[in-house]
Amino acid sequence: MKKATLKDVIKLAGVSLRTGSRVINNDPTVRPATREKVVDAMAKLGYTPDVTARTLRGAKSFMIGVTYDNLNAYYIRDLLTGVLKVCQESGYGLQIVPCDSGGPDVIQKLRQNIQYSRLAGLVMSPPLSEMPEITDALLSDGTRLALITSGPAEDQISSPTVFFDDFGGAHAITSYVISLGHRKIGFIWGDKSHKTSHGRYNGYAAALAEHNIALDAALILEGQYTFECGFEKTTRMLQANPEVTALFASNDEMAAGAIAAARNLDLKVPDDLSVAGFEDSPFAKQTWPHLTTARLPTTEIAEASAKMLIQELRPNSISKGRTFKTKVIYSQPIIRDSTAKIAGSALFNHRGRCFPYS
Amino acid sequence: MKKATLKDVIKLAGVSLRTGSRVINNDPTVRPATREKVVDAMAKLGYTPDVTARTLRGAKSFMIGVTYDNLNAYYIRDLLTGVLKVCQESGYGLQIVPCDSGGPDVIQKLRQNIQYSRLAGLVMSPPLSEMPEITDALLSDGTRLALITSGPAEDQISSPTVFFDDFGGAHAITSYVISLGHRKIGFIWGDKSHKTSHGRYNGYAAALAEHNIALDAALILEGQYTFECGFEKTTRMLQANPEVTALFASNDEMAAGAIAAARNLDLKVPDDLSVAGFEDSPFAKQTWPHLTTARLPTTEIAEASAKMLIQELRPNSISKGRTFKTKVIYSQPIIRDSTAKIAGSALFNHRGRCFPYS
DNA sequence: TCTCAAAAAGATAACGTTATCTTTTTGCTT
DNA sequence: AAGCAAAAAGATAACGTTATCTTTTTGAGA
Repeated sequence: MKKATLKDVIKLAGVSLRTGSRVINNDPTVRPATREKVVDAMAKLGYTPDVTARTLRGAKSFMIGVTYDNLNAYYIRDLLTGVLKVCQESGYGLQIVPCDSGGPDVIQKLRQNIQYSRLAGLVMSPPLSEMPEITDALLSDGTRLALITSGPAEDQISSPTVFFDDFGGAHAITSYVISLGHRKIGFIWGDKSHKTSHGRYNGYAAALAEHNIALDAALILEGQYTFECGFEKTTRMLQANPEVTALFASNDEMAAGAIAAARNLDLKVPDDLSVAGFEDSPFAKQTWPHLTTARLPTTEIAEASAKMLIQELRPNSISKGRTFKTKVIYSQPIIRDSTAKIAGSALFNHRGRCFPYS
Repeated sequence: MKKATLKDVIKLAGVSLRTGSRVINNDPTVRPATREKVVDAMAKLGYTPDVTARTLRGAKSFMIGVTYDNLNAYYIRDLLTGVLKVCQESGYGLQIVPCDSGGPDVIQKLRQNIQYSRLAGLVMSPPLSEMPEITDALLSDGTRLALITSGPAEDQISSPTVFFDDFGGAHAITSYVISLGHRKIGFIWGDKSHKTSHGRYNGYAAALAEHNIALDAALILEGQYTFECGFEKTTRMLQANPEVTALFASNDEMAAGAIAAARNLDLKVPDDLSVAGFEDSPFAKQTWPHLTTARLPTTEIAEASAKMLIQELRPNSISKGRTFKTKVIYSQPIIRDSTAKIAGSALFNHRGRCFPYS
């Protein structure tokens, strides 16, 4: 049986095409009695409006896109889960817009994809959301965006934005580690080209400063957000700086690598070395002991941004020079067993094995 | 500047609308000289055909969907990567079709999503691809599918299919472990409701049978494809069956859990216990030692299936009662350090600590 | 009951392509 | 050079909606 169209519906309901359209679009000028006739006919025929036709003729579109340029599988999964949930609730389709943020003509390709599929808007995650040359180009085409980016919240924003609190989370975790008695606390950077990494570093540095602990360049290594990097940098740091008693890795994956490295050097976590991560990704529960970390609720962040985007898409929200919605998602510290009170004094630390090893 | 349409192009090229359309669709009846005029005009105006209009009027659609109902983040990532690559190459858009295979009206929802966005076809991964009630329903609507499913290849298939070789991989890995001298080899099932899990179990069982090793029900535990499950089941198995010297977990995530469990019980991997996984996912390199496993190239599988789908979409490929393309992707064993020759005899195994521990 | 503005509903064109059908052009044969 | 089939190109309607503009209906006030 062929799919029912609006024409079939109006014939059955005995109204005009335009009125049928009004019902679809919840136009308040339709009288309840008329609306009911149409709705009944729709139900009887199993009618669903055709998005393609609506998009072609109308000013609106019913599909949004999501871009990511991030290899973190858990991040991608949670991002998609959150955005997808909102799309389902609000009747939008979700298209994946591939993007290589370092590629030669990112902007051109994004533009093409957006125009090609008539995407109404785009949810953009870091690092793309942090590249003004890209966001500005898309905005000037009239594409609506919702950005996900590392805080702190800024005043000058071009689009509705969800900020997540790298600084606060890193500060809380570092403070906690300090409270356990640690003073020699190593830090491993995530990718320095991501804004996120700087927030995390700044939180670490601020917490140290508040406790009058000097930054020690030897304990701060640059890196990437990968397990392998966490393993490698931790190995290097522990070999060069045996006085380190705690380590803050910029994400859980690196922290998992750090734990593996510590074990490889015959150090016990947390007895000999406390390790903390960031994100509370599944990695945090796949290490032994489980990771102390700061939770970054990716799905929730994704949901919030998708909601903002769809809100932004409502016809009456078009206006120049206005301010945009923002939301800050805070990062909650989660204490697990990869961190512990420092063993013995700074002089008799784990390398001395004074206690409880004899 | 407003987007150029085909009308603008034909005006500039001095041809009819129909001819412009022919050029877009690579119609061979257009003379080279004419085609060139049109192509030049298109280039000059920066023209891109409007998919929405093409879809509305034409029989074709330019968007495919991908469904998954799988929580494995690496799997999702690799699946999307593969499908996305093919989509980019062939000018198709990619939409994510959410699906909860256990939900109340999966079929209804899938149908709705497909019709809603006029998807030309769908790449379906397990477990959805293995549910005939779902695939048949979609096929009877005229939706084209490409299936990804666990082998062995079958004759009676309803759609182009990529089979991956669970049996072969599991057989190879188990045989390898046997070749190392192990006889008491534990097995932890993945989700029994997935066809995949049975292939892996059958490979394990077949290899044991070939070496005249009897199946021991005590060494075979049911489970789920998760780290936590791998940890838990391994703990249980090792406590109840100290004679086990090797363990084959149904995927790498479980194997990683198994290694954690072994370490937790003060067993060294691979000296006291050999552990093998399946998939060669990133988990395999995030354990210490790295996992011996069987590689399942998800991205490659996804690419192959997306290619099949798009091939299937070509107008001339419509015909009833025909046979479909299939492809088998074999699983390649990868030997790393989580497996080793059995230490000592079966009597003096690790629990006796006869060697090299005294 | 009549008037008239506001509310409700209708008629029709339009979105940017492709499908169908028709006409013109091409180039081969005689 | 005429005839003719095949190839190439054109004219026009159609896809299923929404936008614009117009007409009809409603009901409050005089």
